[in-house]
Order: sequence, then structure tokens, then C-alpha cells
Amino acid sequence: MPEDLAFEAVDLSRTASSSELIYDALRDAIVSGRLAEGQVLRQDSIARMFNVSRIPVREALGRLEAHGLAASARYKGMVVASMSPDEISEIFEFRAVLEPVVVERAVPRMSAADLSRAQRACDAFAAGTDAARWGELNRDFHWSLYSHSGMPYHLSVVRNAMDRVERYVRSQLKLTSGMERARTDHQAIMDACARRDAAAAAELTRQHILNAGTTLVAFIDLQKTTTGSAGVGPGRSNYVGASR
Amino acid sequence: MPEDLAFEAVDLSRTASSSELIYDALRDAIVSGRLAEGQVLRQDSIARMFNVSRIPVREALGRLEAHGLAASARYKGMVVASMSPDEISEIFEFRAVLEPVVVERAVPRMSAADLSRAQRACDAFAAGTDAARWGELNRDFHWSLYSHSGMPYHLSVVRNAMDRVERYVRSQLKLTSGMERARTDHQAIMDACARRDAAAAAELTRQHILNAGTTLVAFIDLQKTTTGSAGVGPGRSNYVGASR
DNA sequence: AGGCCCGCCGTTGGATCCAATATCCAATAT
DNA sequence: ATATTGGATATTGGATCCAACGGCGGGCCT
Repeated sequence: MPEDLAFEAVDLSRTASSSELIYDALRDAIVSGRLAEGQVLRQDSIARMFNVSRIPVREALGRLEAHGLAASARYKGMVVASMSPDEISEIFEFRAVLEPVVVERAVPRMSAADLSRAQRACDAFAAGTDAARWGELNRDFHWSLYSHSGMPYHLSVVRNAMDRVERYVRSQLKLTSGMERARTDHQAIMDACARRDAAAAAELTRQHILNAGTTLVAFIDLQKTTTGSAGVGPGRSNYVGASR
Repeated sequence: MPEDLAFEAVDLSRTASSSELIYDALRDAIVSGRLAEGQVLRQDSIARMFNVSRIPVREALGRLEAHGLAASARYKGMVVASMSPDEISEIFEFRAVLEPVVVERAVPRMSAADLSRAQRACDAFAAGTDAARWGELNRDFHWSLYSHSGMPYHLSVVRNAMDRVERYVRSQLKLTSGMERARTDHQAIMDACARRDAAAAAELTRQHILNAGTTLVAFIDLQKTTTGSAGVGPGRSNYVGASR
């Protein structure tokens, strides 16, 4: 059999089923904040949107719940997960532990091309004018550093932690000094990577994340005390663990 | 309405649906090693075992896949996930980063009663004679230290990491010196907690996990080179990420 | 008039049925 | 004889249908 045909072949057994496509779409909508927290997710309406029956929708919702992006009660339906300030704070602590480890491993493995790609991501973030894309660009930059770590499991866990707080990071960046601070932090991390100082890159990453977390939580608490609970700030005590 | 009735009330809206029960049962079977890695999971046969249709089984399998305990290919069915030595090694590295953080936080929060409970778990592990329960007792001990950390998200992540390697830890404990070493490690960690030396407890935990990991991976590699790939050692390169 | 109960309706959880795909095996051509 | 092909069977993915449950509002009793 000719192993090299004239056309590009794809492994069809790994193509996505509809439930996976639905999961991806819902995940993206939640992570990006287009679906507000607490929003109820009706199987029927989602099914109609995708022109499928409720079965693949249910499987997608199940996976969302497994990843902690939605919460359900039997026979009552599913809602987009909310996070209390305490929970958000914990996620940032968590990221501040893990991500430095990942960068530190990645730095010596980055090629010159990788570094320039990361610098481009850094520049793209710094130059970003559309506030709606800041979260995405922020994530792209961090990921451009982490992806060379050769630690797939660490990456999958970091990705999930990022997913849970991405919505809130967006609002943190919108703070007056949030974007400014992020720009300088990012460039400092980038520079440490460029001069192959893995330990410095790790420490800077840790500080960067911790700072973003405390700033964000302070902002949320402030918002809560000033506007009551009417703002976009998250509700309290709806934590749903990732497993079970 | 009387708030205190003569019987214990439970929140029925949080009781498990059949798909959750099936998920728990399958997870337990995989984690404990009763289901060998690579074992195919037929929806039909599982459905018959639980006397249900294939629908809840499929949802349970979907969750298993989301947690990385099973892997699937479209129309081909699902198999119990296998881990390569590299993947196992990475999980131990991961645990060696996270678990020290969790113990360190837990130590100052443990009451005298918590400490004595932990010591009992430690003793139970040390006294365990049934090799089949070593894994479970090992886990109980670690968990008795971690559960007071007040870090639910960290705990859920640690739990998932433990789930993935539990089967292999079992075989590591069965090594001639594995159990011996674990006993002394555990007591050292326990002592550090008892004298409220959080930093020492953290460092001892880190060493303990790293040592267990390297011992285990060395054992697997040895097994692979001596017996070909016929042993219980895991196959290579079947990694399926936790997310997506 | 006010509180309680009961039945209707929307939604979810599960069962059954159908379509799409993989696997296995026999038939066939080279 | 071997490789290829076509079909039979097993298994998964999805659609449709039914039952169980929560929520809500109207009627009823006090």
C-alpha cells in the first residue's frame, strides 16, 4: 500500500463527535464569559441550537461538570459554575505554585524560534487595544512559554485552572493599572526566559500570578461592598469540586 | 415545621443518579487495579451488570475519560487508560510539587484530635498485613494529613493525580524495601506534623513522593527489560490528557 | 382573607430504537 | 498461496419516546 498518497490524510477515528463539538463550544462560551455565571443551561434549547437531540448535549454537560465549569442538581438542571472570592483566590494560589515549575522546565527547552514566537505573543498582548481580546492574548502569551515544558499532565491541569478563572482575569485586566502591570510583568518574564534564567522566570511568574490574584480578589470584594451583590462579581459558596 | 426530626435528613437533590453510581464503581475498579489497564469497557456488558440501559453507562464512561482514567476512539469503544513510565514519572513530579504545599497549609490547622486520627491512620498503614489494602491505607494516611488544609481545589486536583497512579503505587509498595521505606517516611512526616513543623513536614512529603516515584519507575523499567513487555508494567504512549 | 393542598406543566433522567462504523471472515482474483 | 474485497455481525453514537421529579398556580378549607 502506498504510504504516501497525493492527498493529506487525517485520522478519522480521532475526529470529534458532536458531543465533543458541543462541549468545546460550551466550554469556550463559559471561559470567555459570554455565558454569565449562574446562567441556566437548558438541554432542550442547546440541542435546538446545534440541531441535535438532547443526548449529545447531556454528555457535553456532564463533561463540563466534570471539569468544574458547570454545576447541577438532580432534576433541576445545570448552571454555569460560580466561584466565590475564596475559591478564586485558591485557584490563583494554585497557579502560583504550578506555573513557575512549568516555566522553569520550559526555559532550557525553548529554541530561538520558540523565544521569538513568545516575544511576538508578548508584544501582541502589550499592543492589544480590544479589551475583549485581552484575556485571550494574555493566555496565549503564558501558553507560549509553558507549551515547551514537555510536561503534558502539568499543562492539562494548568489549562483547567486557567479555564476556571479566565472570566475573572478579564475583569482584573480592565482595572486601571491591571493592564499596565501585566505588560511590564510579561516583558520581565520574557526577558528572563530570553537570557535563559529559568529560576528568575519562575519567580517572576509566581509574583505575577500572586499579584494578579490579590488585585482581582480585592477588586471583587470592593465591588461587593459598594454595589451590594448586583455587580458582575461572583456569588458566594457555589463551589463544585472537579471530581465527584 | 419542626427543624429537628427524629431521623437524619439528607438533601435528596444531591443524591447520586445511576450514572454517578456507575462512575464511582468504575472509577474504584480502575483505581484499585481490579480492572487491568487496556481492558475494554463494553457499554452493553456494563449496562447489564448494573441492570440499566446504556445511557447512564455512556455518561459514566464520558466522565471517566474526562478524568483521564479511560481512553476512547470513536466507534471503537473505551479502554482503561494506560500510562507510560514517562507519564507515571510526571505524575509523581506533579504530586511532589503540590502535596507539600497542601501539608504545609494543613499542619497549623490540625487539632490534637486530627493529629491523633492521622497517627492512627499512620499506624494502620504500618500494621497492614494484607498487601491488597496497602494502597488504600497509604492513601488514607496521606489524606488524613491533607484534608485539613482548607484548600478544596488543591485537594480535588491531588485526588485526581493520586487516582491515576494508585494502581502503580500498589506494586511499588510490594517491592522488598518499598513498604519498609514508606513506614519510616510516614512516621517522619507524622512526627513533623505533631511538633507543628510545617516546613519539615512539607519537605519530608516532597522527598517521600519523589523517592516513591523514582523507585517505582526504576522497577517498571527493570521489569520491562527483563520480561519483555509481558509483565503488568504499563504500555507506552497511550497518554490521554485530562482536558479535551 | 390567608394558608395549605393538589394537580398541571416544564424539565431532567432513563429506556428503547435506529443509523453509522468497526471488526471479522469468507469468497475471489491475481 | 496471498492479498483484496464484499458482506455479516457486533458495537458505538444519536434520535425518539416514556417516567420521575420540581415548580407554580388555582382551588379549597379554615
